[in-house]
Amino acid sequence: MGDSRFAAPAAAAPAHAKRERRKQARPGELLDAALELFVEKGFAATRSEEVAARAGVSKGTLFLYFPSKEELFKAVVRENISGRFPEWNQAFEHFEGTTAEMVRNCLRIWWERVGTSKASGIGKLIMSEARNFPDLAAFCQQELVEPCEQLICRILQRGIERGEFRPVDLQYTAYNIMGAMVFLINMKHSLGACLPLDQQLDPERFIASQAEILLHGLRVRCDEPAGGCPRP
Amino acid sequence: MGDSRFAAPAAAAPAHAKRERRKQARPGELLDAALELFVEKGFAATRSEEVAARAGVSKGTLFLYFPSKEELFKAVVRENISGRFPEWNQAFEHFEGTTAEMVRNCLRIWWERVGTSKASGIGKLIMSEARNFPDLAAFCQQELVEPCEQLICRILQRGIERGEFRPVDLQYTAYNIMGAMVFLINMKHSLGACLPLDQQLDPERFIASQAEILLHGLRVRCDEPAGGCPRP
Amino acid sequence: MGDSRFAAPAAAAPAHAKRERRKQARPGELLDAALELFVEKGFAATRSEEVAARAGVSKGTLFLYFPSKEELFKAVVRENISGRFPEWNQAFEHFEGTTAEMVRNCLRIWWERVGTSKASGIGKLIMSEARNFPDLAAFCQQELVEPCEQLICRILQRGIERGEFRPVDLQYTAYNIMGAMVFLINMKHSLGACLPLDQQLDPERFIASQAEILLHGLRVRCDEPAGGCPRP
Amino acid sequence: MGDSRFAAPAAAAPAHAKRERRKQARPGELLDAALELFVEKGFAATRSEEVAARAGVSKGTLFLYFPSKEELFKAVVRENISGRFPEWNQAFEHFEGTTAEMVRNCLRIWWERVGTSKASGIGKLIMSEARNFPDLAAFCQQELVEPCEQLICRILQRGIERGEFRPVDLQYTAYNIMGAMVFLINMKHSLGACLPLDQQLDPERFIASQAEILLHGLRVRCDEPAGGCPRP
DNA sequence: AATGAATGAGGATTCATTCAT
DNA sequence: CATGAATGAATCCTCATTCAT
Repeated sequence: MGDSRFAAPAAAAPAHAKRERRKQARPGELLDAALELFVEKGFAATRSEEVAARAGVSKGTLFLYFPSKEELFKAVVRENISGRFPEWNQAFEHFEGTTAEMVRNCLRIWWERVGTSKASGIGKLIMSEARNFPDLAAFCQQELVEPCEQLICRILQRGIERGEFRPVDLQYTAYNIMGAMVFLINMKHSLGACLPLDQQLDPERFIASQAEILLHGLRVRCDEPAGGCPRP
Repeated sequence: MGDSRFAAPAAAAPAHAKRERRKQARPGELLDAALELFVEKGFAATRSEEVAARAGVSKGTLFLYFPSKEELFKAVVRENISGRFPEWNQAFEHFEGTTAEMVRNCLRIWWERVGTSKASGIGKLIMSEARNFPDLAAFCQQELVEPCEQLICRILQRGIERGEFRPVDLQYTAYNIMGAMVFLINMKHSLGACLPLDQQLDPERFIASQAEILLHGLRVRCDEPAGGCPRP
Repeated sequence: MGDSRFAAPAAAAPAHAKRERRKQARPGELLDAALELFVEKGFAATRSEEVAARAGVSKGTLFLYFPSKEELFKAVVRENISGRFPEWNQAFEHFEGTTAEMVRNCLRIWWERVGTSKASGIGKLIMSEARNFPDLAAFCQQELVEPCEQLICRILQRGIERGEFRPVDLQYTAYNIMGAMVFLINMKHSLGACLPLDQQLDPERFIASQAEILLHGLRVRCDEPAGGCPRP
Repeated sequence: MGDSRFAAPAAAAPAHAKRERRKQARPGELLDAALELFVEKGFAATRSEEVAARAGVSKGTLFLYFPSKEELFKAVVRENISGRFPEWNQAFEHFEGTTAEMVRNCLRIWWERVGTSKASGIGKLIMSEARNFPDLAAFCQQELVEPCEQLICRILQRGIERGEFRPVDLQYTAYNIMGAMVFLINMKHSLGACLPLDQQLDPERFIASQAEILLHGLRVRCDEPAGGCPRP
């Protein structure tokens, strides 16, 4: 993610090389700094100067790249949401194993790729600021929530079709997983961030346990192990 | 909720009765107004004057009751968290039915009593502001998260002890329920509040489906009716 | 002029009397301070805080009365232009003497009433800022330039009709008088303000001499006393 | 005007010829751009970058030629005032015709040479900024106003001496013409610039009519045509 | 007790000026 | 020489808080 943003021309001019490289990197550095601070303190409570300072530049420079604090915020959100779902969908298109495995994988990969990265904060950020930026809320709903919901629904559907899962309300079952994700994100960036380390929850264990809870809730027969036995 | 706060003397002086009643009610009205606005826009983006206006008083009056915006915020949080759990715990102390029924009841009652009230916003509010008010975060952890977690754990424990539920990781299973609550609250006060009505999720259906998924996963045997069969 | 602006209700409430009186006076005081400073330094080079300071209030107070520096500017212009012409027109409606006397009176009264007041600066101000505030320019053209032009034309017309003046190009003759006014205003507020006192021009003498040049040029016969002889 | 400023060596080195020519021309191009913009928007409201852009160079280059915006401003004024009067004075030294003709010529030539050029804006500029640059004001008074006044006075003197004009207050009569010039300049660069074309005054006609008004005011006998009859 | 006019510290934003390339 | 990225002082404006009425 973010690797391709503001992509510099492959071959930079030999002169101005250093400055040019800085210039190419600036927006990304500012977005990263802004993301961190907005997640930490919220949009209104973050001073533009802090963002600049954390990105290692001065106040004025920030406004060279983003015309206003508000536009910076929008850029932060857009940048950190930008379509990761197409590749994800594909990843699961050709999956061969059991659907239970898909569910477990899905959560594990999400945690590795998103949850442990700075981008995980975007979730908390949006929840906090959605009502102050309604157009961004709509954007997130379309680009983040709905694709996520659909991906999960497709996985659940596959499990049901293959007889691994009992038939359930797809949408609201997807919300079960999404609720777990939201909970984890919030524990990481809100309350949890204020807790002493030994009281914080263990993300790996959390991910694993939530998957198992769901899979148990989906099993066809109770004496089977969670994840069901695919039809012969 | 809120019924007992700043409890007025049972019998008001007959003279000045109305004014007296207003005066007694002021702090509560301000807290309500503040809660609404803080949930809507966040702490920093809410102007004290707006709070006063929504409570129907003037700017100056707000500061008669709360020494600063920050203290107002803390009062809002404390007010809306303050020990509802003792009574809740009791409510479940003497419960007679199946544990599955307890779980369903617990969620349903929570939704009715808290979820549909203004106080539901406190959850979103804390998630947004926790890191700006670490002492409040600790307070919430103690007064809100832990009691909630414990209450759920006790219910789950009961189910396991009575053979209704298979043995599970109590804490992380509790988190599954809490995740659902958090998700619901957030859909109500953040993203969901920006969605057209027909796209918003149905809270009753959400509550019911989350309970069923969990309970199905907890059942000891699938041929038993949902919620397991209490031991003879 | 300006005496009636933001007119306070004749009888102020007995309570809050002092503050109320201040409040009523504030906008006028701010407008006066702003006019002075804008004339002195120009719009862009005047800091809002200076305006506030000269009006004896703090920065914040200024914005209590005018939503922005730009609105303050517009108010200053409108305030100092607002229809003084109707009464002027009337003043000359019923004039009995020679038209030469009218011309002299007109200039003399203008100088006394406007030229020596702060409002005289408005002319310089508009010339300086017209292109930055095109809508104000249009307003001034309508409310200031055109009425002035028309008033002078009517006077000249009277002189011609009564045989006191030779027939002339009304409009461009009016401009000659207006040019004198503009010159005088500019000498007072621009270059002249930077000159040592003994080099500054004498307004009375200026007014008188401009009138005499014009009137001499307008006379029908030179052996008549200046100002021509009304037809028998 | 501008022809002799920063005069380049008559023969440029053959190599780098073009670049050299550019380099020599730079300051002049910057001064022209600056003049235009300062006249249009005023000193404070003009951004240095705009000046550079209009001159077709970059921000940095501007400061290569002028150490500060303020110095640029002073250079603009000096450049556009620089002694044209000596030659003008001479031009009229050996004039043969009637003095009325001199007056008419003087205005016509001024309009052609100055009024229609960019340099005409300098008048408006100085009026607007005099008080912010008192030393420039003094400079203009000496180099612009006084020479102008003196030139006109000498012309009037000649007319009087030759019996073409009646005796008048030389200085204040000179102001009559100067007022007309100021008025015309202001109509061109301030209010007039905001007016629809069909409402703008006609400079040729204005010049002609102002001359006639003055000459009528100077005539010795009213039954003579303006301009009087030179003594035999 | 209640008001709302006044304050001024604080934060977003602009822009003259510098300097590495 | 020329550039334009970077800077930070300066300025507009907001809003929590005070206090005279």
